[in-house]
Amino acid sequence: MPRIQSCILANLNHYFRLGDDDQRLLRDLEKDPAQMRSGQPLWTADSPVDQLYIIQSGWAYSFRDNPDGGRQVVDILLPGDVAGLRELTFATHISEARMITEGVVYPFPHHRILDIMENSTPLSMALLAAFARQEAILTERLLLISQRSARARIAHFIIETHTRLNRVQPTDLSGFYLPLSQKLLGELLGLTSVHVSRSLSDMTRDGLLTKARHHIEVHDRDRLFEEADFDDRYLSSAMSGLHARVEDTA
Amino acid sequence: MPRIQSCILANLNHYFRLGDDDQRLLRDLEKDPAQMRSGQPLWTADSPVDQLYIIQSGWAYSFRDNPDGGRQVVDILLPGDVAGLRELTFATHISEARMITEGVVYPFPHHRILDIMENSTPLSMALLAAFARQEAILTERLLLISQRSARARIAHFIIETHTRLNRVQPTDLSGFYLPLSQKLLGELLGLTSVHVSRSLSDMTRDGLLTKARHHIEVHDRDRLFEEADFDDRYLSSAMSGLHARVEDTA
DNA sequence: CGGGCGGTTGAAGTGCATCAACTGATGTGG
DNA sequence: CCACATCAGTTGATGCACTTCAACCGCCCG
Repeated sequence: MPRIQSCILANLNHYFRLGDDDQRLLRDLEKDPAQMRSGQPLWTADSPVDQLYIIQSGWAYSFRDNPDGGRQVVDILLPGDVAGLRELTFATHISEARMITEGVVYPFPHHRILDIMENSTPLSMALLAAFARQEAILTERLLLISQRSARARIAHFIIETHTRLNRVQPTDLSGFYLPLSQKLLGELLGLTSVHVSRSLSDMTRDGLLTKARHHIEVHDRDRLFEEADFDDRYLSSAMSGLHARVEDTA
Repeated sequence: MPRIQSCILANLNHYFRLGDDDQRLLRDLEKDPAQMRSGQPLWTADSPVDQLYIIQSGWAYSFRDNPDGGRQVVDILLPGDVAGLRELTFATHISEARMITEGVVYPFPHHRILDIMENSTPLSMALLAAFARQEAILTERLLLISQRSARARIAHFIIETHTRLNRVQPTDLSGFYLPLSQKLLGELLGLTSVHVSRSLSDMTRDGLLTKARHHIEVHDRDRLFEEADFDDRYLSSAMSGLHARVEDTA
């Protein structure tokens, strides 16, 4: 059993057996903590891509600007997430990332990834898994935005976010911290803030939930799941046979 | 310079210096060709995840079913693409994948990925790059579906697909093979086939293009790019400093 | 030659956007 | 600690891009 619970692995419900070298590699990633203020950028568009960021605490988001003034929020980053993976292979960023709340992040340069891939198969697999997880979340949202109603998108997002939070720290669905403005929610879910407001009002009137500034309360868990048509398989990372193999060879 | 041009690397505009071991690993992936018929599934929903597939020739797509009867096409897979990456870490597939045309694919079991990650850093980086590329395409489509008009989505898709094809085999934008039904296009772009038909008619009337059953002709390249607001950076994979490092250590 | 799929076209409906005015919170400097 | 500016959210009126339903055509293929 691993003694260290790395941030990279914290949000994968799955642990690899780590040798001393693996653990040293992990510690190297986390030796440069940066205290971030709310709203502070992690990176900006067109800046060179040279670092990744482990979110230690706080919420962040990444987004893309649209020539006609709109923005598309691409991911909501929670503690334990790795930020910057998507653009790992780009020369310059095409998105921007900012903190939503204050928090602590561990930036580390790309070449550490090479260290990992050269020296630790288990950590490399964890990296792949983090990648896959992030893409799964994105795919789910694509389906959501493309095909489901505003209410369903909102319901789904609430459950997804609660599930992700709950994996890192126990979180009660019936009432938890959700520091997103309706504008941000809209930019994430492909809606205007006006329509987010209307939808939330409707859902409140129907007794599903109440949303205050930075707090949400879910009153009817079952109906929320039903409206969201939520299936949590996309958040799992079973690694099928790969995990067994990694442990065998460790 | 590498002597072998692997399918994995074919669609990355970027080559790593490969040792003999790397090349052997690559050949191992391609030793099991499967001739596929049009419409034949690569995998189906709920089946166990145990293989990846290199598309050697032909077109394929993956999609997810929606409880209310709709489908969301998640990716269009072209020669040189690796299919199955997204669900690498799942126990069972939540999507389905099928051939669009007939073609040849190289299926290979997951444990070969471990072989790669244990034995070849350059190939591991290529795998990461393939992952990143796929996610970039997905992100771009999310932005598209979420914020742009039907015409813009169609225009963008045509240019994107041409760009991807052109990277594998020279393809003339002014007329090329595009074996997608309007229904499939709609399921990919979040539109009904009816609206795809209307939009294509409009664009034809405006002298932008003509689309026949399995063939497309672009008549006004500049205006198509303009309508699509196309920026090809998301299809690049520069690998910034990583590439240099990989070559240094190879 | 018949059946089915891919595509076209029309009429009517709708979920969300847009524009706009307003309220209440938040935060800031005097 | 209040005055004021700003931002987050609410609500209403109106518009429109896309959907839905439906009929129809033409092509391909058995």
